[in-house]
Amino acid sequence: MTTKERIMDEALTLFSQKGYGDVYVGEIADAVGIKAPSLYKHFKSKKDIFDAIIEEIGKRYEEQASSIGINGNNSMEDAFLYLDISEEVLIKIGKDLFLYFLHDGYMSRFRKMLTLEQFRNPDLAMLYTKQFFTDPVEYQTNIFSILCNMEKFKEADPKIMALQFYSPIYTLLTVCDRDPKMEKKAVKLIEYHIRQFNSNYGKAKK
Amino acid sequence: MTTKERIMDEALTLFSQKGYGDVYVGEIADAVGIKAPSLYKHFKSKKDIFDAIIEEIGKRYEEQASSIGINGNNSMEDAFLYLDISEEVLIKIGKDLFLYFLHDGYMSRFRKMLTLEQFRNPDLAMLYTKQFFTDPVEYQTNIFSILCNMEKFKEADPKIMALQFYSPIYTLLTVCDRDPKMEKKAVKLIEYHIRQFNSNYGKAKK
DNA sequence: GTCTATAAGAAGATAGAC
DNA sequence: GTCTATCTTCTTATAGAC
Repeated sequence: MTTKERIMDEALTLFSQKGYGDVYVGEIADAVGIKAPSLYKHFKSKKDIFDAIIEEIGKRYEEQASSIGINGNNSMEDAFLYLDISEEVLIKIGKDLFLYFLHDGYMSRFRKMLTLEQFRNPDLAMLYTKQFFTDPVEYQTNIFSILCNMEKFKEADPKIMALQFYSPIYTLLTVCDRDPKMEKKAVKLIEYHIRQFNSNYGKAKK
Repeated sequence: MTTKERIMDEALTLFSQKGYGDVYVGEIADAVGIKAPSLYKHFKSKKDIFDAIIEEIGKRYEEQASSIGINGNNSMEDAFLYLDISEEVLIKIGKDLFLYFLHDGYMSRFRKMLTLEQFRNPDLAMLYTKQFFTDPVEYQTNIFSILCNMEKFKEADPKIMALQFYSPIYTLLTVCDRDPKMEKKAVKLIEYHIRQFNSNYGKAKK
């Protein structure tokens, strides 16, 4: 990692813990192991560091999103993988999404940072909603839409199904962001939730 | 309202928008219509204002919680009100909870303030989870537990039912906190969600 | 590119008059 | 209880040596 990258990395960690306004450039420098004035050889201001992080993670998200099943880019293709969907596959999808959001270094810190900045910056608010609500729900809407058409699932509004599938996962994610010790309980609840979800909507037997 | 109360009120508004660290005592004073040093006749420090708000709202919550159906204090009694529960009653419960959380002046600002402070203060993190996850889910768990026993609802784990009932409401609440223009869409989604929820679990006809 | 020294300004809090 | 004036400390950022 270059010094510039290390600055962004440490700054992201600090911003995600305390929020932009409560992180001092000296703290970022300390974390990197240099003195504050040296930062200004890499970035022209504190705000510049913040903006660079937003841009960098935006890039990563667009690259990774489709592969993990978050946005709608290629859900039509993915759906074919789900044609022989079983309860266990559905549980895996839910758990994987939850654990990716919770543990991926960038996703986790980025989400927390956006959480702390969302009410001050409308652009960040929109970005948060896109990444952690609109995109996942849209993606899953497409999946359930296909599964309903294939008569693997009972007929129901796939958008509502996606909302019902995703919301407990998201809600438990915010709980675990506040209290990481809740992770095991959360994973269990997600499993039970999805078993019940499948029992409500799935036509296939267990 | 006394000056002390007005200070707390304006401070809560500012803290909920920008977070504690980015609100300056001068801003609070401006909002109240006095000069910064005058604040110190009412509170001994900026932190003291913050702590007073936490305590005050904690009091309000405990007073109001049971009446609006948030915590578990008297859900057993309330459940009898729901014995002749219909889809429309269920929708009303969901919408009312959503709109109370979203629009109640104290709830709304307090939730946003806790959102911005949750990662710095473990006590506030616990408080957030209690008020916006544990208490509502527990309350609804009791309700669904009774409705299942009364055979108004199909047999299923009432805790999972509560999670599934509440999570979309909570998720949409956080969306609307970021973008108040989403309220109408959110209310519609909640309505459809609950209709579907009732169709999944309810034994009674529409 | 990193450092030391330092400027320039902001912010929390106090002193003391009214 | 509110004000003006002020203190002290903190914070971002720059200057200039190495």
